[in-house]
Amino acid sequence: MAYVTIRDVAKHAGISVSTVSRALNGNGRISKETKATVERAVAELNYIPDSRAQAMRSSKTRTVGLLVPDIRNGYFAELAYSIQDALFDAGYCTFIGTSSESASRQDAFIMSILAQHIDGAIIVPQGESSDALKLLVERELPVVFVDRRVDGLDDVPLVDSDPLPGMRAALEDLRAHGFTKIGYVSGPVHTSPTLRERESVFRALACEMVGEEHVFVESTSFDQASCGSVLKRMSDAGVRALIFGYSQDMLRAMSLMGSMGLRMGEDFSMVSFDDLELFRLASPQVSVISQQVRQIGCRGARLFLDMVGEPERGMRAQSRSQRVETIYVPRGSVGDAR
Amino acid sequence: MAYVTIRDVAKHAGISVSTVSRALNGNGRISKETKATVERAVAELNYIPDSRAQAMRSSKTRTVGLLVPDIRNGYFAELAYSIQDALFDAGYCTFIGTSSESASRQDAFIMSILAQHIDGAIIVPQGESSDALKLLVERELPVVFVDRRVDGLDDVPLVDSDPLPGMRAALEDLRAHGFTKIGYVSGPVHTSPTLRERESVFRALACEMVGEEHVFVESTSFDQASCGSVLKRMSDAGVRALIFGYSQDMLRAMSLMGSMGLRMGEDFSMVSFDDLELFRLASPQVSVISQQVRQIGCRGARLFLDMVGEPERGMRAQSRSQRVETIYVPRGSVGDAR
DNA sequence: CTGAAAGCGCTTACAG
DNA sequence: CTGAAAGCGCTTACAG
Repeated sequence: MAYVTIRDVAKHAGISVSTVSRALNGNGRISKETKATVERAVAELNYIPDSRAQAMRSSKTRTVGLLVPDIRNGYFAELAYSIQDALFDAGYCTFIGTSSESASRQDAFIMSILAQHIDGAIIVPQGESSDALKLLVERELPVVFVDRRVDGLDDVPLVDSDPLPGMRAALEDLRAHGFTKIGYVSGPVHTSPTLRERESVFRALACEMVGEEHVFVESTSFDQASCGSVLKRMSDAGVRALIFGYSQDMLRAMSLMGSMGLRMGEDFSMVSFDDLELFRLASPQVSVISQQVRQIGCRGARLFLDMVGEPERGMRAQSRSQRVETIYVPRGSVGDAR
Repeated sequence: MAYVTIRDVAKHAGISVSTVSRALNGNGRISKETKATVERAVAELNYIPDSRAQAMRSSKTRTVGLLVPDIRNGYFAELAYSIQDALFDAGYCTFIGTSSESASRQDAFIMSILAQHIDGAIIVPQGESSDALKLLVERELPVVFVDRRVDGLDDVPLVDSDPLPGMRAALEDLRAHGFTKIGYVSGPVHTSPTLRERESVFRALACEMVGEEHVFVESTSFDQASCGSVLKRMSDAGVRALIFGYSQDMLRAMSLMGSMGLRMGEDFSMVSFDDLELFRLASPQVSVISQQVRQIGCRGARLFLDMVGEPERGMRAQSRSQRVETIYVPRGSVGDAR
């Protein structure tokens, strides 16, 4: 007898199932004594209503799917945490899934939460669109994208961050430290509109500030192997100040520099996107363009809850979408140009 | 029409609901043509069976609750990832919740997954036992504890790690580098049997190896404020080699040392439990006693699946429980004693 | 104020 | 081989 049902409670209390239900939900009037009897029975049996059965009538499961690319990535962990936390406080249970940055994995997760009859979903999409993602969006379920956009699915409300304010402040800081040549490592841009936007924001601002001939961009994926050669090319071009659009690349660069005996803030001045814990613990601490991930998570959750509350308010996706400003946090990884 | 039902499919195909069900589940015999018709209708309508309704009959939801103390902690993120991954491959959807190291939060999560009629749960318990935890365990649902034990709930099968092998290797390494006095920072032991066990394993081995008078243990919680004083007391006692039983403390210590200009492997030789990504990216890299977290996660998931498969095999919890060996990974944070 | 009945979406004996 | 009926655990009009 793993689960106690409402019938068990009714039997135990010696009254009908419908009366128990009403006593529990406060619908219609019931006598005080009956109510007390029911409550006693519930407590004695440790009855917990089956929310699936409840859902079957109300067509609300109070369940939401949350898909993130990789929970092991500190940034997504933080994002998932803040979203899940906000939803839990609003009475929602969250199915968390990981796409492992693969479309098939993402699709499998979406299909399985759809089968669970989620009330809606919050998705940090991996790269491209996919069959299940389209399916999900075409249903009339509330869906919110967080952190990343998907080309071709522009009707989905989106909460992400605006790279501009942080980027501008970072560039100004580098210039204030005397750097006139600036390099940018943009990560795997082909998989991500977000990374593409950062790169183009960088280009525009940097060209304006130091002139096009002093701006260097490496748009290739910065894997462990090519890491050294990117640093070398930058160095050969006389670039000593770098901004990383993709924090995973920054981590690889730090690790490589450590093993080569190079120091941040001396050999290279460096700024990275994403305020990872790691960056605060590094020595020197890493200057970052912070996405204010908790804010993004909270706003994403709030937007979702709004949509669940009033699904057909007729607002256009664009007007629901929100951008959270990036902010620049200067720390020790930027030193003076020599 | 957010969700398509089996009735919609039946209507679309012009046959009865029961036949559709049978065609889909392959029970009983159905004609090839009927089957084809059904499959076409399913595809055209993008029908996905409501797993809650299915569950209502089978009393299996293929849903499991996974509770971790804090998903933002890299160790638990990795653990959650490997568990969730293994369960997903076995066809289970996972509700992930965070106890935020608080009993009330843990209880709220347990109650809500119980309402979802999970088939069972995998729990990384925060500290002490609690009402909901007991309730969960008393039900006949399969429950597995991972990584941490709970005093008083000894009948729950447990997958955790055995600190001894890694601890011994770490101590031998420190001795090989010429250290004769060894310090140990044990973290918030009062909240965790795991931390207590590590401490006592350390004491036993260290006393044996260097003699009781050269063994120093700080069992107090190592918060940011007291961090400096612990390092100072160790230093005053002439201790230059430290083992951290609780990786969060190690992080704090690293951060503090960074700001004081002290170097790992020179001013202090240090070893920490848990093989965090951060420790591999630090410079020098941190020697660790690794818990082999992926192994723990996989074994935990497998054990759970075994229990779901054959719930009453009558095995005692003790015989189901498993320990994964810790291993010592020497890196640059241990240098020669001067 | 309380109980019997219908129905949410499914599956599975039970007739045909 | 196919359909009508009952039932999983709940809630909510509908009678009394």
